[in-house]
Amino acid sequence: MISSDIVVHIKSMPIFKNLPSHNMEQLASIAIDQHFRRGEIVFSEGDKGTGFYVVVSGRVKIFKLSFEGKEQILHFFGPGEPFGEVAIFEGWRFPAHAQCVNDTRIFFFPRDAFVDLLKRHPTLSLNMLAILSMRLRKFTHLVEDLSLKEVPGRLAAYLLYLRERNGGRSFFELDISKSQLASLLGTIPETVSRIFTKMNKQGIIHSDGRHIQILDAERLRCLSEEGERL
Amino acid sequence: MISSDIVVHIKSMPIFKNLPSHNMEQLASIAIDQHFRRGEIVFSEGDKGTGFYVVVSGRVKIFKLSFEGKEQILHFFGPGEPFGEVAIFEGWRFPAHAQCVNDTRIFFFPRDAFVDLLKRHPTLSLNMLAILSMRLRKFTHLVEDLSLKEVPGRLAAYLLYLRERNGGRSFFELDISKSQLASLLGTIPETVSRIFTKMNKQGIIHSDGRHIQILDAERLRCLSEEGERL
DNA sequence: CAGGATCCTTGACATAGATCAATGAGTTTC
DNA sequence: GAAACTCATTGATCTATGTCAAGGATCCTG
Repeated sequence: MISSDIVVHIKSMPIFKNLPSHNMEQLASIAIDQHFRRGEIVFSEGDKGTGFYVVVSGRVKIFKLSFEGKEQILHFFGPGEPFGEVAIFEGWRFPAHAQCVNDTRIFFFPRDAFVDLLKRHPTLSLNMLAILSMRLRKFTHLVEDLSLKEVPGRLAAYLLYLRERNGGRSFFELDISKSQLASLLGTIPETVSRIFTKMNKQGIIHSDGRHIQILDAERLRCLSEEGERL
Repeated sequence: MISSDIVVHIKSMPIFKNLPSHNMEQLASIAIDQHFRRGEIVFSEGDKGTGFYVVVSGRVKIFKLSFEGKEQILHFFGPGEPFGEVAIFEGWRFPAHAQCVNDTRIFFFPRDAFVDLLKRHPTLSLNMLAILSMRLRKFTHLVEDLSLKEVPGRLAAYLLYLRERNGGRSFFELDISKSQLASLLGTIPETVSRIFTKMNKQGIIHSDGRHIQILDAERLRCLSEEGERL
């Protein structure tokens, strides 16, 4: 069967969890397998969305650009994560840009076939609702960070988040470049750099390139949650 | 019938559009009718959400607070608009505070009964998906504003939005106080005040209290979209 | 391994916008 | 109708962070 590889991937995607097996095969039959090189654009803000995407392997970033070209990253999506769904339920156009950070494999699901499936499978709808809700929650945090925290606080929050994602270990690697980190935190590389330097000097962390060690997690928490100064 | 008034309201809510009539009655039977005074809290960040809400009349604001008490407004919701749904699909806790701006009437829908209905009615799920998508799109704009625009640009965008909402008429009223406007734009009243003064002096708008007249819409567009300076 | 390219760091400087403070206008309350 | 608020405006500072510039480190690629 031509799509057996595709079915295997689809079965492992959280968004399709608890769907009957024959629907997975149905999905596989409508999925379009796409390959992108590092740096390639999947879609641009304002493009018409005729379906949505799920990352199979690699990494995609969703971002906005200002007039002067400053970038604000909204999400990074990795294997198993869907993106571009907003355009299929409302408004038709993508509200931001999507670009591959690495060489990336993506499945594209055309709108109509997918909506049909949604209509027949409440489970799928509930999965989708949960995903959108999670995303709204993430945005709430992003807005909070941008509006109510200073940059050191945002960075502190991100470091604590990375620690959590690494099973609570205080020694881990940055998963993105520092300039991408700046775009994610709503600032510029110079500022990130200066804050790293300060945190190192104050013994809050020990960092070397992308290797980070958290020495004083409590201090990071205060920076992030209590607006303490560096 | 005790709930006939409730049914009437429910039938007019966009979120329940296209639902069979008997389901509207079912909804009416689970809806809890709540009344709040101006300033009362509907829920606080971190509270467990056991259902979601729809505004019947009045106005509710959803907001975050910083450690020092600075407020960032995420949404205003008026008649017919649902809020607090995120907590029923994912995570269980409300990610922000909800407070009534006026005396407000709200219907509360308990989670379980509502999820049952979702499972049986794809239409309802699709309505909900559209609503969450719309909200994600709004957040994308908010993040863009906060991170990529300066305050005058954000205010310009808001004024143009108000004009649109008033059928394109260039003369309208601010729907919120200027200090609430500041919280919505991620700034403080002083800054909003200064920008209004400048816009008046430059003949871009003519404003008196809450009355606004747009004199140079093109200039506002440049401020908002092209990063032009005041 | 040479040559680019990109990324990172650090310094000197500029500035948008926050903070602090004072006053005035408008509105609710008793 | 006076008092007590809340809201709006304006001025004088202060500061976090952006901008510009330069040098160094690191990483690909041929």
